[in-house]
Amino acid sequence: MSEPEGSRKYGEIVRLALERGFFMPSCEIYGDAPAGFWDYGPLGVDLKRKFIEFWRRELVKRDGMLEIDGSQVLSKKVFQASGHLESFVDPIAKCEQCRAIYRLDKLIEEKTGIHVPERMNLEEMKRLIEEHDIKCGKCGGKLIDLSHFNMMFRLGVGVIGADAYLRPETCQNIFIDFLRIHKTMRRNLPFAIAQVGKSFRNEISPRQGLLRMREFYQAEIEVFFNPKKANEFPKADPMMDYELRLKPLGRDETIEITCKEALDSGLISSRLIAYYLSLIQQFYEKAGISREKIRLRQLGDDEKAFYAVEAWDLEVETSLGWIELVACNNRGGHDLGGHQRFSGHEMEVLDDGEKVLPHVFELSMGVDRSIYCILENALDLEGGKPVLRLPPHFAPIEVAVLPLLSKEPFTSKAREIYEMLKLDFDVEYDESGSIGRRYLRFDEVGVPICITIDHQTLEDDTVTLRFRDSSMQLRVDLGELAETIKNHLG
RNA sequence: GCGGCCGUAGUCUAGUCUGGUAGGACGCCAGCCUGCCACGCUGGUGAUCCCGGGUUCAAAUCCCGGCGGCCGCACCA
Repeated sequence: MSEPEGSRKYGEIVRLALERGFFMPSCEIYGDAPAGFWDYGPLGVDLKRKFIEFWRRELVKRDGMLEIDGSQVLSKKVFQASGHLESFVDPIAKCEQCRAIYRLDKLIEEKTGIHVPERMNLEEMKRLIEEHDIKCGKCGGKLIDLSHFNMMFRLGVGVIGADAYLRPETCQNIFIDFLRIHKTMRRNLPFAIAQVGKSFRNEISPRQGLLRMREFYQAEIEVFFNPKKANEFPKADPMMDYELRLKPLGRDETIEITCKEALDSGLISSRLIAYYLSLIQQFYEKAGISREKIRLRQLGDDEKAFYAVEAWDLEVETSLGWIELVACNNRGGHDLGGHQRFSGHEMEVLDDGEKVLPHVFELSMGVDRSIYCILENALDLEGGKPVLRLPPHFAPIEVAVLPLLSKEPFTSKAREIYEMLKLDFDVEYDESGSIGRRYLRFDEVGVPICITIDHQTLEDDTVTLRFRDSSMQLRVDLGELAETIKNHLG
């Protein structure tokens, strides 16, 4: 970390998370807790739930998608068909002497200049190593234990321990359920299926809290379309003047370019893809991330997932650099084609009287990463005390009800008001310490509004609303309280 | 997995070199005082000193192994 300011923000988020109940390491009290597993605490659960609700509203509902909730354990054949058994692997080898682990494909490529596809078989790689006399780069030791490290968690199901795997991405459920959903939900191409849930990857080296975990939430959207008609997409019309922030392959800067220009110049291959890229960029703008911190970066062949034919990553700039939040992949016919071959079920569907194998464009969102970015984006360390300037629709606690004095009759009156509000808002009651201390404590976890019950309340049934972002106060009649809060929360 | 640094209450940390089983600050809890933006008073709670093994009469401290964290390499949502 070159800038101290950077690590400070990350550290502050982690401190806040641990101290105030956003998230914490799983199995924390045991020494053998493996890395990469995190528990959400009470405030974190609320934030995550609100983020997912936002995703549902702004993407699933806005676009009229169908949502499913699939099993996390999937059979071996699913991953034979998807290619994950064979391709979701890193070819690795170990140095006999210093035990350094190498990515074989990268190592051979570096030493010989020969392009080595990740999927080249091990025999072939072994031959290349012998032919070119490749040794450990650090100590010159012999390379041993050539193997494929598969990043999926394998399970044994039932007494016979049948092979199955925890899904490494949520979308496979969508592909294997596609046929039934298409038959029963009466949708014509193009249409989208969405799913939010857990995925699992046995990362070699999980790190940086919520940013790279072994068990994590994805919110995925798979758009099924007729590849010949990716440009016949009227929904995209209103988006044509919307400015995307793109970082095309081979360019160092991010450009602002309208969908129309991006299509005309061939930067984006179809109106359908332009539409969904716009939708996802708008999503993060609405989530409170400023435009300059958002970009869609085009991936080259060396970076793309094995199933992708065209790929853009939506990234958000944080103190830790640009973080990939959404993989926007054109998966082509890879998935339905694979499942058609392996399952024997025909995946082609009728579109205007013609049978087509739908292609897939996906928006594969990392939920936990998004939550980190939203937290960091909201964190303001300018003043003496940290303030979490969360958009109100993400605030885990919307309203705090505080008696000015922690004694009667202020406390009774405050509890009464708390009871009045608690079913309609996320409310917390607190009477401990001085009023100023409580304001700051609630600022720290992003509560947009505090309600204070003071001397005047007892006389005329009015309360003070105190706002997190301005520290301004507003006196409101109890009869109008709920309405006023609602307006301010937006 | 590798390399560098690191691991002591909820948080930050003193003590580690020079072994004698932990001290502070903030927080939290209770009471008092004040009464609209933390840092008034009193009392209190709170630490498997990351885990395991070894050396020793004695280990937070020394040695070995492991786990975890940060940064870098690599990988990814």
